[in-house]
Amino acid sequence: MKISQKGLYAIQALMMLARHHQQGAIKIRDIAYEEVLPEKFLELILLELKNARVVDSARGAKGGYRLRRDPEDIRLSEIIRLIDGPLAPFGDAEQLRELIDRDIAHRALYQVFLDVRDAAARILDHTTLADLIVDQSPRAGKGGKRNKNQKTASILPMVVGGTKGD
Amino acid sequence: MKISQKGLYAIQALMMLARHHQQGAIKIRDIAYEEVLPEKFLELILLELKNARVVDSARGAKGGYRLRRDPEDIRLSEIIRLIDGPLAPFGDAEQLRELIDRDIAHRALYQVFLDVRDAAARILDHTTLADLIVDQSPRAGKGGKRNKNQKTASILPMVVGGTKGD
DNA sequence: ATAAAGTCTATTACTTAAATAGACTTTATG
DNA sequence: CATAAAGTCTATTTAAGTAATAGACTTTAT
Repeated sequence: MKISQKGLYAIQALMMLARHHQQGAIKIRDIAYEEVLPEKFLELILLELKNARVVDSARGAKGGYRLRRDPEDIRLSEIIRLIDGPLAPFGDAEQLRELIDRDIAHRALYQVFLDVRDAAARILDHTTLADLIVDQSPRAGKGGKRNKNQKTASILPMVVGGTKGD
Repeated sequence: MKISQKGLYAIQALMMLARHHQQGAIKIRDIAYEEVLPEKFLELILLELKNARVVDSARGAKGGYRLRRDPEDIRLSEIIRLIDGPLAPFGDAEQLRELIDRDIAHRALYQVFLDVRDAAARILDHTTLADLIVDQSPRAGKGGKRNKNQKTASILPMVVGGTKGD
């Protein structure tokens, strides 16, 4: 699975909508401005998210976009699959299972690919927009208030991270 | 991280060389035949693997390719990085760490990306060519002989695998 | 009526992926 | 020492994917 610029933009746009979830319709222009995204490109992305029923739109003056579901009900895996396709590093999970069944010589390899996709799926299925957003209001961070239901971002001791470049 | 056809071909070619590791130089043609790979394309891939010092070649009659190291010393992560780049789903690990440090608004998102790359790295760093190859000799599978040092392929109960398509 | 917004279709420029082709170089060996 | 067998190198092609940009069209609040 590779996340494209477009995929990143989609996630950023949805994070912005999640932050402003109480505030009714948000204009494309405002999303583009706040997240620093190319407006015309963002337009197409939002249309795609709309067709996938992740967001809703209102046309005309006072129009704009909003999330169709609460932030805690929109998973990162869903967005990534939508924009960038399967989570597997090669093919998709179904194909891989098929190959594991039929291609004896390469079975072990495809099983590793499937393990990688399962590991990614576990993480991305369990992460929602609500887990990602931080309060960006002016006096944020001063009080002890924590984001409701937010899993404190993992911050692993980078056990494997001995690898420098990647 | 996305594994391309080329990346898959590279891994397959190296698996073939691992299977024939005792047998001296192996011709491109034989690799291509046994693994069913486009010969001319494979040629370029092997050249790349050679420049990266993963394989060695001999020119002229009786020439061919061989692994430069034992199969248990060639990790899947190394091959994939070489052919398809960083394991991270976006950018590379170093970039992600930088972004986690500097981009407060998107810190949690980039941390998730880094978690995904770490999960992939853990799996791919621990899998070597020796783990992937199966004995393909005529009477293979009849005796109780197991592949020396082979981690029995994981075969997870696909906990997350509720997801059908991918 | 008008301005503000989303919608739709097309086009562009660029890059990458996946090969294919052919001439060139090296080496074993009869 | 000629020759055939092999790897090496450079170029080209074709197709697809990526990241936009442009502009006309439609809907809606006021």
